Amino acid sequence: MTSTDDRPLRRDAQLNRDRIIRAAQEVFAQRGLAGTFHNVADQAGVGLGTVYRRFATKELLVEAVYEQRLADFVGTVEAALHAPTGWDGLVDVLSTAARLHATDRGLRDVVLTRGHRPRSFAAFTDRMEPLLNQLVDRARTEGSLRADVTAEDLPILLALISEVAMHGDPVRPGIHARYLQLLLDGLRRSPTAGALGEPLARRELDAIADSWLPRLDHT
Amino acid sequence: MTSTDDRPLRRDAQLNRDRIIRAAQEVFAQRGLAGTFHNVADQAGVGLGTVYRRFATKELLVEAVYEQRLADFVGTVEAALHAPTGWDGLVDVLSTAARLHATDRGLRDVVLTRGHRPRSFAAFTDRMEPLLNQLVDRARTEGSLRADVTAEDLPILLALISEVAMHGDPVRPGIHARYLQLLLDGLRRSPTAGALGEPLARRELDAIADSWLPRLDHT
DNA sequence: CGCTAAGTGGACCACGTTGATCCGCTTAGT
DNA sequence: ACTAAGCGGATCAACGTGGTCCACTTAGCG
Repeated sequence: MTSTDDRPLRRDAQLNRDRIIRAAQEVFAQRGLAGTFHNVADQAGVGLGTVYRRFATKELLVEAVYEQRLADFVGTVEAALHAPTGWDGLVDVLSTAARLHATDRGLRDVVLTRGHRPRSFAAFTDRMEPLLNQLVDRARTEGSLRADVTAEDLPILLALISEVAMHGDPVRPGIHARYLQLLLDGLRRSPTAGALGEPLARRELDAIADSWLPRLDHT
Repeated sequence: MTSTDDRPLRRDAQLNRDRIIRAAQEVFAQRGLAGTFHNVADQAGVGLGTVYRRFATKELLVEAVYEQRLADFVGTVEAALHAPTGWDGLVDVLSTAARLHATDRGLRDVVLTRGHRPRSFAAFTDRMEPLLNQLVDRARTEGSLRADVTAEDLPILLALISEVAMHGDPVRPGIHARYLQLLLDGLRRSPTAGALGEPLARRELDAIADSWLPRLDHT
């Protein structure tokens, strides 16, 4: 029903639109998706009304900001599937994700959110899921990854690391890598490792992520 | 300067005071120290004014609620120093803390806070610090704990686990133990472990904890 | 009892934040 | 030079928060 009027924007309007997106990138990077339209308008040096006119809902703005970045990340994961060993691939993905989350808090919110979100992001999750499963399977089969870890653990681990990154990296840049390494060493197969118990089901993971991250829909 | 009037409370006042403390326990357990006086008053079934009269500041209320619990926890850590092995002691402390944090979010806030807080809690930290150092030293010396981990890592690890507990345990009770186990396996000395880099300094840890947890002082 | 200091409740105030709209003015571009 | 498109930001409503105040109630002493 939303008649998408595709007439090209006036030159000045297009200019402002770009400024808004760039501003939103910075705002979301610092404050996460909790950043407000006010923040964005200020950062862009543009009126609040202008932001609302260009992006009627936050979803639309978030989508515009992160569409490309998400696609890039899928590329990273795909590339990791062709790493020399499965373990290398897993480390690649976790490190890259950690580094990205450390510098862009909004990206973390977008990547880890499971509930309602823009159409285009659902596609991202759909593409991601089989890739992560392959990644985990490969590393497990080759014997480097402990057998009782599943793909459902990855989002939780990422959430943890990005938590460290969020609070720790401003104090000591890169400190999140310390705790990522600790986790990686815990993920490696080892004779001394303790039992982990029943892994999380998809449904449970979704519920947890849902309570962990800020909701994009509200009103 | 605060003339502490020690006249005993009237019977009904004392009763309400107890009700308030019990209510605050529940409120803080669920919502962390971010719980408000309004919340507490409602939960206690008592007027807002009554809460304010009995506890002029949040600090006083928090202190009344957690003084005993903190002392108990110090006891746990002391006991852990006499565990069969240093590793067992470390596991005891981390598991116990994780379990407590999982059921009381306010306790987590209190334990992990480093900045301004009630006098009596500063004493807690002071007693705690040497104990944790001993605990880590012992486990490291006996060769079970990897050499590049320090006592400053423990609060960060606890913060991580309690993060999982906060969001995960309501969905799957006890799920935090899964990720604690993963971390523990990462903490064990192992030939395949990767380098951790420079450990956190006390000052850095304090700064991180400060940004991580809700401030108790504000206004 | 009866009296009064102590205690009580919750309406109320001040304030900050957030989402969202509206409309008088400006300007791009034909 | 004219008009549709665009602009800004004051403004509104809703909400949550910390905190005070004061008319009413009651414990418990003499």
